[in-house]
Amino acid sequence: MAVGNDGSRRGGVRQVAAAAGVSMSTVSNVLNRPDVVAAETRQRVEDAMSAVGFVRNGAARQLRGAPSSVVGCIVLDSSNIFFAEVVRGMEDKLAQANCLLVTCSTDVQPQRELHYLRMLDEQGVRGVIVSPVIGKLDGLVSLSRHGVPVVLLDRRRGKTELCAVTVDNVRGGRLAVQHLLELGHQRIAMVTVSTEVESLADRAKGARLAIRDAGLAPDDVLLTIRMPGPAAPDRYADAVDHLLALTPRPTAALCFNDTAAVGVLRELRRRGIAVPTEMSVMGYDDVHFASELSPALTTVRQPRYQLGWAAAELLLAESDARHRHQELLFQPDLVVRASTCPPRRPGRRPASS
Amino acid sequence: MAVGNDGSRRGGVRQVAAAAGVSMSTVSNVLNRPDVVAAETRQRVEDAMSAVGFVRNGAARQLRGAPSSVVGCIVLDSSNIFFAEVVRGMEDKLAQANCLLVTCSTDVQPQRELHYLRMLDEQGVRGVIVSPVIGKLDGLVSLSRHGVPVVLLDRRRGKTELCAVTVDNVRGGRLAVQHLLELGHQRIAMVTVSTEVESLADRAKGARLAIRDAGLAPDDVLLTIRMPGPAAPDRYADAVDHLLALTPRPTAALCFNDTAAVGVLRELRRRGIAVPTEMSVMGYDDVHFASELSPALTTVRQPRYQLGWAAAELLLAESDARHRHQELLFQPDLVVRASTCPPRRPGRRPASS
DNA sequence: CTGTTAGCGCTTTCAA
DNA sequence: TTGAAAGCGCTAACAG
Repeated sequence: MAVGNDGSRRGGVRQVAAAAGVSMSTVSNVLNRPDVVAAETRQRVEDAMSAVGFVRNGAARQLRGAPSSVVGCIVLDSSNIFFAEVVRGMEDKLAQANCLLVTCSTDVQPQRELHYLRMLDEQGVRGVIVSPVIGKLDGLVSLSRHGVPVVLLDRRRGKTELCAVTVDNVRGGRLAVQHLLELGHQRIAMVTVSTEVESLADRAKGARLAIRDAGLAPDDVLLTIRMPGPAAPDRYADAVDHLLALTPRPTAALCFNDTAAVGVLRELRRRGIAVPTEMSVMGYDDVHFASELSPALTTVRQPRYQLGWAAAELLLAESDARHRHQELLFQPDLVVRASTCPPRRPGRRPASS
Repeated sequence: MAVGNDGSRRGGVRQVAAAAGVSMSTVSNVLNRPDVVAAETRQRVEDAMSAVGFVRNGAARQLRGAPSSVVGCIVLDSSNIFFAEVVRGMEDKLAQANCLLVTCSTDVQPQRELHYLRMLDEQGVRGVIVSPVIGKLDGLVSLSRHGVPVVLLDRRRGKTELCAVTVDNVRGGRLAVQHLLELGHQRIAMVTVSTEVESLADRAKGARLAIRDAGLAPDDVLLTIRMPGPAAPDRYADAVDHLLALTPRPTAALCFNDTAAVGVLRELRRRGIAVPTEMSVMGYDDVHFASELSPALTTVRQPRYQLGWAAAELLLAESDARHRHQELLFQPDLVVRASTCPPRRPGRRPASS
């Protein structure tokens, strides 16, 4: 009894109409404009619906022009705890509007982004929330023009007319590197997955700004270690090998997210490198477990659930009559814990005089 | 150019047919049975498709009887790292079959399960993968009878004809408690979110079996602390308060997942309770960061990505001609690390003689 | 190999 | 208020 009747095939409006002794359109009215139907008739129809085991056919409704009730989201990796929580925020906001969320992960591959975008378009989704890998926004702008609302996630709208929900990544990168500079680090490795994805590029930009502000030369201080995407198995081992092979060896590693920081912590531990005394490590996101790591992770906090919620909110708003596209900007915060400390040997090089 | 043409409205098969100078059905054939169309014609049609900016209309296809290309999954909490990875496994497997995944979280509320099930049914999804909160499987069985394939996740099929992918939770609970008993613990608190959800109930069952095997009385050894669902804010604080108030105080806390274990570790630390010396803590899942926690977490490993992948695989298989429903069982493993040790005061009570 | 036609289940005019 | 009829975009069944 939990989900309609059992056993018998489920019927459509036609069967319901027959069972209730009314016409199809009355049934439709009960569904879409209940107030227009006599209470008694309505009751009879509703009874018939559960008797017949009626389930609305979304495809048919959509074909007739009803707005779809599924929304798509495309992120870099839904299994990353950061995105997982962002997505959860979306899901909950969408649930309020009786919408479902399709989750797609690109693993930072442009081709996968394209593929999912196409599939979502074919599904006729109500809209898409995208954290793009692809640099050019043309495809998304075009999609939007064709009537599929697009909300950018962690990507500024630039000159486009799209909605966007972002966190100030330039500021985040700056905060992180300021902290490391203040501790005395002069060789800092940024461990990232892409130098093209805007949010990540912005953090690098902020990092350089911080270095410049300190009167140093960004290229002398900042190194970039680029890892392969989430799918690669030994990505952290390779990244740490790379990190340790740099000369002079960096004294701090700034990871592009906390999950990566965990990977780096693990590989450093395996190699017997003490954190933070031999190597400071920073994360990014401040996920729940960051404070319980060994050592507790210094990181940059950014909102997650709230970010997804806001993105979904904007997306839903686009259905409304006249709606101005807008950009929302959240602010990150530096969270200092135990995984960073002054470098062992101060100065640019080991003092040799 | 990335996603079809720009600016102009997108056309359907009709427009494509016109543009290519062929009939609608030829276009349809190019789409569905390419081999039946002359190569030259096909090319012309394909050109027309991109010229017109053709995007297949999924709703119409579905209405005509094509199998849907979206699958639903309902889990307890998609933002929990365990489920996030399970879901990612599903997503990747489904992508191979050109399917999309809708993710739904119940937060352990039966009513939300019902709601999502209904919505997915209305969407006409290809099938659903469900980690149910609801005890009775009737609703799912009925859904399955009505032609919507159902795969149970982390739930045994019992006497039903459903497919299921599970991990041996009785074994998992047993392994965990055996370990604690061997260390000498005689008061063990299980921190859980539900005593009804089968996977969690099974672990409790395994725990009791382990105690019985050791010649002890389960009710003397095992306490249950039930937390509210994922949405509640101070759940861990409250749970730990509860834990510490028990008399005699348990010497070990067995948490129902690693995320919960992190919460418990944090709250214990806040209260100045040393882990493991004053309180042993175990998790469940062995997520990536478990080994980097402070202290490194003793836990029970279970597959995640693989679990989701397998579930999606079974679901897709149901589309095939004659397919036997089957149950897949994975095995968990005990992973001993640093968050457990012998209790400070051996014996049932503080020795007082 | 290509063109014509009917209809999936629903909503929505319109007339009663 | 309710009932009859048309058609959303696509596909499958035929006839050419």
